[in-house]
Amino acid sequence: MSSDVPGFELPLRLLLAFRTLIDELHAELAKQGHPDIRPMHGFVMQAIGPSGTTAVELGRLLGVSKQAAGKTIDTLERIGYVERTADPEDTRRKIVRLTPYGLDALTRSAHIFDTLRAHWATELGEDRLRALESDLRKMTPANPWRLDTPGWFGTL
Amino acid sequence: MSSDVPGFELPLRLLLAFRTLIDELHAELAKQGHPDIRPMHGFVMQAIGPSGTTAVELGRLLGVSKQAAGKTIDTLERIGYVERTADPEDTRRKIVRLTPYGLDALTRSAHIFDTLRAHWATELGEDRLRALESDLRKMTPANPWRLDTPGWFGTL
DNA sequence: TAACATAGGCAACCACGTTGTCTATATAGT
DNA sequence: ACTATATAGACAACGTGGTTGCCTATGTTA
Repeated sequence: MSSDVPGFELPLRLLLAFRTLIDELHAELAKQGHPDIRPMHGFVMQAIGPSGTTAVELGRLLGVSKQAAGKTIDTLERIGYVERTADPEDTRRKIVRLTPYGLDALTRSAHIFDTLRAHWATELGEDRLRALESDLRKMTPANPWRLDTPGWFGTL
Repeated sequence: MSSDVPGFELPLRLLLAFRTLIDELHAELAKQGHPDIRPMHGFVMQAIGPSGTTAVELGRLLGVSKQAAGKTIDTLERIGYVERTADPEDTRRKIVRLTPYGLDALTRSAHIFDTLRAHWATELGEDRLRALESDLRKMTPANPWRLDTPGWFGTL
């Protein structure tokens, strides 16, 4: 404990940094034709992926109930980011797929994140940024997926 | 853009690191007699502070409506972390104060955060950790307060 | 073929946010 | 001093996203 840095600053800065990046992402997404998308939607669409999923699968992946996943899919469907299609091999299932519009949001997000990272690299230096990422990797679970992000902050 | 690191990893790791710390905090708080406290409550109680506030003031500080602040105070009051007392100088106002139990949660939180930071220091080295904190400080707004954290994830 | 498991959807509920409105009390202006 | 305005707190109605419980339809297995 030979440090004079209070421990609460670290989580605060981590959250603030995350927020900053996400806010910048969505400001830019809004400019690029995606004004209605919300942070959670990005996570969910990432989880859906280009090949699609089902509500149950999505719920498992995100760590929420299938009903919650279903509701989120409802919302994304309403604003045109995903669509439900029948599964010919199992008529119970409905495959949730990204629409071209949804896919566009995803590819733009990836590009914007790259740009934001590049901005950090010019501010901090590529080596410092790599060190930062490496340190965070060391202190967080190996597999980033199965981060049951949606609702985590709300429910707890 | 001479990096092979995809940009989306950075925000993901930041969030994951935050989550990890908060989860560890609350696991430890639960062991120390605070099983019902939730992440948001910690932020709110931190904002209330040892000297107390009012609902309006708290709402302004947290960036939410006074009604939302009032509801949160209701919850914290119900589980015994704060109490409302009359303000003798302005009978409209009700001062929200931390109870001894609430104050206990706050001091324990501070101590646990210090311990968690010390753990990071042994894993990464104090110098690397300081560099990480410094870099995050550089990339985030100067004043950590007025992070309107509660509900940010939910509403967006 | 009967029994069980699974997918999706519906209802009721909870937590937390919003806006609008109402009452009570301060405070400022004439 | 009295009226007008501003502020604090509470209440209601609503939106969103989470939960659990239950129901129906369809696969799967004994």
